[in-house]
Amino acid sequence: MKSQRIPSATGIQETNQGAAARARLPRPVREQQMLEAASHLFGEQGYHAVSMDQIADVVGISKPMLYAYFDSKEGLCAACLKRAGADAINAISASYEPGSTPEQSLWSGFLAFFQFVKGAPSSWKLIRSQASYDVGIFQEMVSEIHDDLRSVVQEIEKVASRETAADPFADDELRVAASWALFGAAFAMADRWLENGCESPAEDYATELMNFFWIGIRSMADGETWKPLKEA
Amino acid sequence: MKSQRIPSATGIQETNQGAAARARLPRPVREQQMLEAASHLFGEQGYHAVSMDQIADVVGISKPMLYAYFDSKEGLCAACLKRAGADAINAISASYEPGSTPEQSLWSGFLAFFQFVKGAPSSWKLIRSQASYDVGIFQEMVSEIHDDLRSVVQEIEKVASRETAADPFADDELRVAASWALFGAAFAMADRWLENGCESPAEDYATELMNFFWIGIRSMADGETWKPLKEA
Amino acid sequence: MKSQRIPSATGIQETNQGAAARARLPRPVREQQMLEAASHLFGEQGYHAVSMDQIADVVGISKPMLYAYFDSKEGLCAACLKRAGADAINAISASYEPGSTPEQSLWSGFLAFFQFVKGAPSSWKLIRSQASYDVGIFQEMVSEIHDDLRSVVQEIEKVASRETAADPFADDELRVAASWALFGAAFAMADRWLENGCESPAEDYATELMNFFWIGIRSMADGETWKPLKEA
Amino acid sequence: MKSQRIPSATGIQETNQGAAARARLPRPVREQQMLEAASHLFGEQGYHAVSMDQIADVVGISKPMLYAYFDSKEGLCAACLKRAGADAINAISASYEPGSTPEQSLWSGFLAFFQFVKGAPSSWKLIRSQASYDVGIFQEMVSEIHDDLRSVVQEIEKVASRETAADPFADDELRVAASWALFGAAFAMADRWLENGCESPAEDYATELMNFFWIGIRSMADGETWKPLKEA
DNA sequence: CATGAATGAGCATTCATTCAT
DNA sequence: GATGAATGAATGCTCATTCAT
Repeated sequence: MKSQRIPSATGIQETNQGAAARARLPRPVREQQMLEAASHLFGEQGYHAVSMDQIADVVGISKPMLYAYFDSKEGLCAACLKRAGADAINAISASYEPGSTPEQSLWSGFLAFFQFVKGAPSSWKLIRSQASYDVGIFQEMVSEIHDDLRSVVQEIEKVASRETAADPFADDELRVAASWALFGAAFAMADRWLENGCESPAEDYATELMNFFWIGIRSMADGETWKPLKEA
Repeated sequence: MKSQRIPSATGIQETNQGAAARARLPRPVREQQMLEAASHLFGEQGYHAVSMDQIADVVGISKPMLYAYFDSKEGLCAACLKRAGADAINAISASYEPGSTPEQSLWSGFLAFFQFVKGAPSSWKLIRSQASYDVGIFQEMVSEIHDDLRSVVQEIEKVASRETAADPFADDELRVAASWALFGAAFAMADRWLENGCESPAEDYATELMNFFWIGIRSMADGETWKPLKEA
Repeated sequence: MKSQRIPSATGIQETNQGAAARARLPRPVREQQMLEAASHLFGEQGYHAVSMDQIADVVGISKPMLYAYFDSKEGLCAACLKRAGADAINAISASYEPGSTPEQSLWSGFLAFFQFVKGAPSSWKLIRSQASYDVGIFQEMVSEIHDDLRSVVQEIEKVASRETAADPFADDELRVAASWALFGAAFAMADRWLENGCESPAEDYATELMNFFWIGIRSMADGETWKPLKEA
Repeated sequence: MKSQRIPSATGIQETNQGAAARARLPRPVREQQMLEAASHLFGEQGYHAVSMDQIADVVGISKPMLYAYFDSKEGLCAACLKRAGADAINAISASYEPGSTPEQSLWSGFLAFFQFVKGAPSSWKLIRSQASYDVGIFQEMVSEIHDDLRSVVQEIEKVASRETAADPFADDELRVAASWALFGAAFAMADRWLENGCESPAEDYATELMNFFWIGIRSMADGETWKPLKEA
């Protein structure tokens, strides 16, 4: 329970199993091993529940190595977040096909997002656990990941805003907030989906999101706007 | 920064400032003081960044009192969450007027929510920091607050589902997920709003949400449904 | 689990069950209640595992009362020991019949001892747990109980030494040690007996002790003495 | 009284006094140092009166080392007990000469026992303080040490039972109890001896025990048995 | 007489981090 | 390059003990 070797997605451990196994690995390989293990642990157990000892143990190296590669626990976690964020962005970006319509883009983006969540749940959990409204010791990391997330935001925002001919968003703050709404909705649904074991098809969830947002967006694009009700 | 006396919402400290010092306060009063201080700290700095010493210090009492009232740090935080959750639910519930239309209800609910966030930011931060996808040591507390939140969900879900004559939600899991989408969107916007200091009017944010959701919901109520695009 | 009322051997709780139950009891009665509860707890769980809160809880009074009657936890425990020791001594002393032979006295003493152990197991455990070779914080109490025990020792020692016409005990230290041997043997057997639930009859154990000691003592009384073997 | 460096039985501190300071000792050496110090403290002051701080202080290391080697205070004390028990057993076992008579064996066993007590008084005190009728938090440890002691028991039991041609011991429970009687007697005498500073020769005490037991045993071996007196 | 309220002081335990080899 | 050995600094929690009422 304390020293579970993870299956090593890199497949490197298997190649040099002979003598002196797991020694003198080239830097980038080691780094990936560490990130892999740390991401998994951080994602599944949360930052505070994971100790550097544990991570070193799982990677199969000594603690000072972790400090040699990343400067601190915080640094290591930040690197994990960065990687996870990049993975998420890549997964979603890759789904956009050059000439496709915004509707198609939004749909494929949602789909790619849900598939990413299902495919790399601990990465997603890691992102969620830190990127949410977290305060204190993490503010730097949060802002960092927010930067990452913001680029995801912009990806979709581009799609979304392209359609809003009659722009109901008064200013930039609100426009950004709007894309966060989209994200918040998608994230919250993904959280529930994960909680339920990702058994329902990703398509169902993505479809539901489209039902909420695309229909709304299209109507807005048609010039429809909701105005506050007057108090009776 | 380490020993800031909180302003004492009870107003009692002010009355017996003469005698003062080791005041012998009745149980419920002390309890509120503790919850007040702890909620604030937990909300602003996060569970792990706050120590029991710190909390006791802020309340102006000794640590053992905290343990006498709440059994553990976890217990104290759970109580804070419970209170914050109840406050949020009350704030929103209170906004619903008996005979009003769903549209009015949704609007006033959103408005009440944003006002609550602005009025009790640290309570909201507390809820967010724990009720988000948090893993490990907090799962019990999270489920507790989720129960509270779920009643908020249902409030709106009732509104939402009442309108969806042609129900696009395949099953219950999706229906629940749908309400989480609503929540996720609202929460994410609230987070951004807070980050920006809550300077824009709450109405703007609520309006934006209505633009997204109500228009979509109304269209759905009109029988419109989005169907997955066929792959070319 | 935290607040088990003990059955109150005194039967006093039952008498004033009406209003203001358990208040204004005469001092000696309260004292007995406290000793009863504390002895039980100390005996079953050990000094350090029992807290003053627990004791007060079981007695059904507030902690300051305990301090009013006994000055400290140590004082309370010392009083418990004293009482338990006195009980043991009384039980054994009462078994001696005036004109009986030493053999009869020894036999009835052993028997009475085992019966006491079975009848008041937690008293016995209390005595044992503190009167053994305990160090540190307890030295004063230990010496106190040793004084009590010593009088038990002397009771039997009188019997034992009366018979040893040809005295094999060089000096007083050894003579005292001899009686401790007798005690140690009886105590150790009692411990095992208790561990086994006191199911075998007390007579069997007492008989066994007589087999060991009385036969030896009688032989010694007949002048037989064991002398160290010469090294080959 | 709080930070007395122990004399270092390993003799290592003396050799590298130059380099000294934060010495980087190999694991087994440190382990022995820790056991040495802890045994001493636990033995002299009792488990509860000793803090991990104190132990670390005496060893001259930091607390976390204690936890790195032994998992907890309980673990450390258990290890001390184990060692002390093994020492005692070894000391006694070593005294038995292969072809010797039971009488010689018993005698040399007693002698070895008393010498062990005198030679390693704190080890003995440690054993006594925990292996006696101790309740509560220690039950596991006690049973562990009892296992160790039981092998000592069996050593002597063999001697004892070998001689009892006409077996006065009804069943196994009583036979085991008999050996505990022997132990109890020896232990009690050792306790008194220690209390008096171990000034009298060990031979005197061992002789006294032989006087009690061997004469009794031999008589029993001759078929003599004590039977309960009939009540007049 | 009796107690609820309150605390000072200590203790086991953990963990990120760093030398010396 | 890699590590075993080591630690400073907290942190959650408990408990005997005492006021003020």
